[in-house]
Amino acid sequence: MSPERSRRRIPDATVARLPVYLRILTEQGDEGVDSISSERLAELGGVNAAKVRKDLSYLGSYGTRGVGYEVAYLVYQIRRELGLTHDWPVVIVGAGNLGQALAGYGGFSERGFPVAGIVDIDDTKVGSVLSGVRVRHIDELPQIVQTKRVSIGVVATPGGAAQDAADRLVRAGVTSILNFAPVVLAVPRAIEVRKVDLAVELQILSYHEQRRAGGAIHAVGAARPASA
Amino acid sequence: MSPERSRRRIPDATVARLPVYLRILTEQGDEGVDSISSERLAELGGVNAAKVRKDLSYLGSYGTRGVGYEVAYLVYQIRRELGLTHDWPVVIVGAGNLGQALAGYGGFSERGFPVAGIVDIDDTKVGSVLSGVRVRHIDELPQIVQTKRVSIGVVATPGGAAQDAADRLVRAGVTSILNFAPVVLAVPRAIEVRKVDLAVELQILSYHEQRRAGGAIHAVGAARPASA
DNA sequence: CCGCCTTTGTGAACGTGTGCACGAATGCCT
DNA sequence: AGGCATTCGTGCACACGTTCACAAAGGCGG
Repeated sequence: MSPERSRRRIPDATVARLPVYLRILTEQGDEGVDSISSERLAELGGVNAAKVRKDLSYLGSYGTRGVGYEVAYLVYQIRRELGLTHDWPVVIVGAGNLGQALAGYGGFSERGFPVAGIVDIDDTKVGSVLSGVRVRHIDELPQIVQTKRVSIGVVATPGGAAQDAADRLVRAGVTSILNFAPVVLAVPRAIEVRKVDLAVELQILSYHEQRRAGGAIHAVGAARPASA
Repeated sequence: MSPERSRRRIPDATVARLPVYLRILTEQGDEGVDSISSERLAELGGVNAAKVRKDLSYLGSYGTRGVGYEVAYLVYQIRRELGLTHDWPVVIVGAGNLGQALAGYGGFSERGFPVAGIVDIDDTKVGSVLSGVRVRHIDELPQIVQTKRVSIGVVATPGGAAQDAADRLVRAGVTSILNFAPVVLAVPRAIEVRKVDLAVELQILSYHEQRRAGGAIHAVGAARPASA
């Protein structure tokens, strides 16, 4: 009844955690769990219980003191807040190694992000079929985006082609981009971009490994052999 | 000459950006650029110039006032700090869609993370060859980790098998894990884990799309038909 | 050799995120 | 019905990250 229904802004950090809660809650629901405490949810999610409660409080107050949260209702609320009440078709640009894997990864459509199409600029790749989706030419991008009402694009090209891919996606009308290419994309302010860079992740791990080794140049694993 | 050479702790946020700077600097170096200002580096990296300077200051003061940073030297310093002075072989667990794509993704070895091995629990997958790497049985994991001195493991299994994969990696002696499975891994405190979850990324984009649409349940793209 | 211009390095203010601690609400048991 | 145990919701303090703004440091031209 409050004037703002889902208008309150949710902190980025919370938005990033909601999908994790959602997955856990869905699993728990499937296992027959009806109600769950913030403590238990925190344990399963690897976070602090107070954080869970604060995160969930942004959705409104859907918990019952002394009891916990009703799993099914919480699932419903999180899905609603994340906009998962309907599917979001995605289009993949780049039918190389990664693009193929993404198209074949069942988890996408399963979680509400069906692959509406996959395109490539290379004519020799066009026409082949990957897990039921035919590769089309990149020039058909606008048509795919229009007819399938796609608003999320996935850039799965080599770095050199990524900016062009992004430009084409934006021109075609896509408003969110998931970028797997190791490139910082330049896009209009209104476009939401998220980046997944495997090399960066590995290099962060490398930093910690190097640090663990005591910062010495060589001497791998010298300090402590093992710790059970 | 200070007592701590590379012992000072670098903030997580900075560590996460250093790989980006490193890539840009390497590219610039290849293009013949000798010197670069924080301003330019910030522009290419899509960040604030002051942030760049503060980030680089954690490495020590390697800039020249009035001029900028010497690209080659900065590359060297960042590589040293990230532990990229030598290769870090990785082992991939799971030879499914994703594992195959990762093994075939040249960017790994190219950036100093050669694939030392790929293993799977499924006998029917064992023995097949993916981009020059033969799939071996997961029971051989300890041997691979030992002989190839692997300290980074990649979990590319379905969610249900991920915890077992992580347990095996840890037992085999791996100390860092890159997890692609949609599961929160339970590992000893000393193990460094980073997670890449495609579904989470898409759901975050979904949140912003939903919000963009005005929070309305239906009425997709009703508010503003298009812009430019 | 001196002054000017550029760019770094960093102190300080601000904003965001985290975690504790506790009041408030609720169900259950007697 | 009343008290008690439990768990939520949140104010507050602290840590972390970002950005501004400016003094310090260096190169360069005259």
